[in-house]
Amino acid sequence: MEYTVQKLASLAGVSTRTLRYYDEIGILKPARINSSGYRIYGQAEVDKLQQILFYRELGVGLDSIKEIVTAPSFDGAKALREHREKLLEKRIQLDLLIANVEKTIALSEGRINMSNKEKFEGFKKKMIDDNEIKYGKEIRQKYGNDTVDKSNAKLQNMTEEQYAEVSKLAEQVQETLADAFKTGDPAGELAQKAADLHKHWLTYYWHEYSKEAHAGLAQMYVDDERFTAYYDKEKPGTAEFLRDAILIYTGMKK
Amino acid sequence: MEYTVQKLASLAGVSTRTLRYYDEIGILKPARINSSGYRIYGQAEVDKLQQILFYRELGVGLDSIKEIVTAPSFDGAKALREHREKLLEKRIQLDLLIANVEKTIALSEGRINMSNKEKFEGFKKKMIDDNEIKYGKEIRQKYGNDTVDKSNAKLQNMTEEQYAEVSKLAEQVQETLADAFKTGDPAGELAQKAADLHKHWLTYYWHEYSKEAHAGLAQMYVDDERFTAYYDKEKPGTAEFLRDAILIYTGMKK
DNA sequence: AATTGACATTGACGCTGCGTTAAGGTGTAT
DNA sequence: ATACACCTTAACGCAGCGTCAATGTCAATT
Repeated sequence: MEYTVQKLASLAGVSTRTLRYYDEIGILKPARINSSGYRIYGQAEVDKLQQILFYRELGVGLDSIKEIVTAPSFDGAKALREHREKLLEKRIQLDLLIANVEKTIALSEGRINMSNKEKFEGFKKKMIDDNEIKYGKEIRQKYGNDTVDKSNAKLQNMTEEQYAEVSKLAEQVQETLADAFKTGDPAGELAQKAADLHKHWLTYYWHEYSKEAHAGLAQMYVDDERFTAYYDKEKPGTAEFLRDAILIYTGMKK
Repeated sequence: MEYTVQKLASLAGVSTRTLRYYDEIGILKPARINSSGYRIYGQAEVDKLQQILFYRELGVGLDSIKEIVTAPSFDGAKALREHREKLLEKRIQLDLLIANVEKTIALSEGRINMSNKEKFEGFKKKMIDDNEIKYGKEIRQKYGNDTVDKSNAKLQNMTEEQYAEVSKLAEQVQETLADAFKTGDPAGELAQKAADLHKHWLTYYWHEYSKEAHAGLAQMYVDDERFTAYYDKEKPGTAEFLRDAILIYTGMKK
């Protein structure tokens, strides 16, 4: 049996364009070209195409497929195992994504009367929270995976009410910090109150509190531009001020 | 606070190229352009970028994000719900993929001494099996979901030994069918034996056998090019012959 | 013999979300 | 004056084809 492009295409359930493309990239060349320049495929090409489509359905890239089908000695099983690893990782990512989307949906449904502005404020806050979590990744080296894992678990389980509380706390930190900044004294009463509020805010994310970690985070606020910009957006120098207040609060600096 | 591209980029953790691209597609335009043509962003743009990145992390496409962030009245929650549906479907697909890959790995590991040719023969057979399953999808309308679901479950649980058996059975069907075709008599002994073997082969895929379904599948072999081509590849007319034999075997035609 | 309609061919652009040169202007410190 | 960091636009490249466009071929009908 011999097939023209369209015959083979309809047989295999692909488009003729796909066959031309496979010819182009050298993954499946026709058995011969007839006098009019038509591509003519034979049984061997049908079989090969079936292999190709098989791997394609598994999500293997065409370049990898090429290696598999053009070199019969190639270790297909090994390629598949590697491919499986990729798929599993992809699934974990996907699950995280879904969880985040659902959390967001739940949040937005719970406060149906929120203005758009408030909504976006919420999102913005969440971004900052995410940054805190990212920081968590960097703290893993210092304080171990356990701390961070528990932090994330805690965040996952946060209810809507708790979310409102933590948002409020964050605002209080900002306000108190702004007032304290005016005094210019990181050891002063207001600054220490800000540091204390910041600690309470932190406990929403961290499973257990330690002075060292708190002080480390404070230093991070100064070292990492992303945080510096966030705290400095009203008054430059605020991040540094907060760090000093926290260092004093935690007794790392007197 | 005002930001140039790089300031904003490092603040938000994206590349300057990304910012220029967002400007280009109109998703995030700078607050103003200075006398030298530099892009200058303000606080409002920082906030907007944070929204954009938030949605981006959720895997939402930039065009959808554009609708969300440029039209503040847009129903973001609805968009998210739709997005969630897509993600869930994606996950189902991914799970199917993983299952298939693992099945294939198990198969190839079980028969380490298989030549490559045999291996690929196995894959080819599997393709046909897949087609049977696809056909199953079409049969759902006729015989209900239950039949097909059980069929798939059965296939999932097929052991390596069973796989070998079913492969052997498929070969026997082919051989007997080829011999029977020579006699030209679909009611003859050989043709009826082929139909019987075909029935046994089928029971590996279908949870319960019915004459009607068997006859329906036989008709499908003639109606669907993919199957026709498979059975006709040696001798054209074989698919039709098999259908007739099965119709007689099942008593749907005398 | 000419027309029609279904098939075939080779280009070549488009899609997503940027990464990555390339070629050049600007700002600031030395 | 020179160096060096930072800015600009323009353009190609990536995967895997979909989708025209312009043109040639085959078989059947007029």
